[in-house]
Amino acid sequence: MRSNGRFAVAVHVLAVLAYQDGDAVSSQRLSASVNTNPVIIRRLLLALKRARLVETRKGPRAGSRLSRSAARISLAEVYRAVRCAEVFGLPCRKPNGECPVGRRIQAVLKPVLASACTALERELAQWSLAEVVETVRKPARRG
Amino acid sequence: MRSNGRFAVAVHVLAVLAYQDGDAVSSQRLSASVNTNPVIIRRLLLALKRARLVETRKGPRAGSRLSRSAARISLAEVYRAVRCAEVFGLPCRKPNGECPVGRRIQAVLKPVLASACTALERELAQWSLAEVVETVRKPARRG
DNA sequence: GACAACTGTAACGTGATCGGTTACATTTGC
DNA sequence: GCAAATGTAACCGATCACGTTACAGTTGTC
Repeated sequence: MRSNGRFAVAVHVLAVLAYQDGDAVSSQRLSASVNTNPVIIRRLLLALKRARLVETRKGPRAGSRLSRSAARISLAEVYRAVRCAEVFGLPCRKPNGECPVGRRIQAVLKPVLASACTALERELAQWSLAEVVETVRKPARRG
Repeated sequence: MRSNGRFAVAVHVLAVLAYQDGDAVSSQRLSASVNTNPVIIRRLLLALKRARLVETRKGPRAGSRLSRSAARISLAEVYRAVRCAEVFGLPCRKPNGECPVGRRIQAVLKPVLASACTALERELAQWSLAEVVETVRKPARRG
């Protein structure tokens, strides 16, 4: 599995927006904080817009802002907004139906993988964006 | 994030070994059940061997078998054996240290991501290989 | 001891994906 | 009208996983 920084960047971007509390931030400034290209940020913002986490205005002095309070945005929502696929997938080729294990393994595995994904999101749901920003502001909280 | 069937294939392979209960199975036969190439299976078996989940003998009539009872192998162990990287990674480029958020976001995020990974493994730890094989044998258990 | 079966491993191709970059049409505040 | 910003397409390059072929080494069987 390729290690993926997409989720971390998404939280980073949202944290900057929360930090500015209401002021619109351009993709240019966001990309400067993340240290990447504005287009990368805009592509990410598209996903966050689709999930109704941010709003974007065009034109000069415009940019993006949170569409609701940071306290009401959980990291699970962020994760769902930007993940491209589930953590676990089934292999593309179907197993051999002649084999008693191959014939049934995927059906057996499916609920197991689903429960693992659910556990992951349940954990992320414990954290709000506001808590992240608060910890950024003053180190060493919530041990 | 690229959806990855490696974990599912690993469980599949181990399930076949558990199904044979003691008989050594060649990578040829395993690959026939998974419907892939023997070399893919052998590479996977290397990871499972490193994790002390299987043992392998060379020569004719040889192959691999479980190194302990299927009841004592949890899916969390399988996951740890074959994952290449953590579910979440940090982006390769470091954020901008001039930005108050960029300067601290990664340190704040790190324990959050770690707790999510832990939750994932804790869920997988609930399942043993023996339960998987049992469900393969007789459908519709453990609703 | 020869043979055949099997593993371990290297080498290489390939297709998919992702981050990055440039470019440009479009929107909009001033 | 102008300048600033987004939305989006096109393309490149690196990386990675899977697949395939090939071959040396190991070992049970005759």
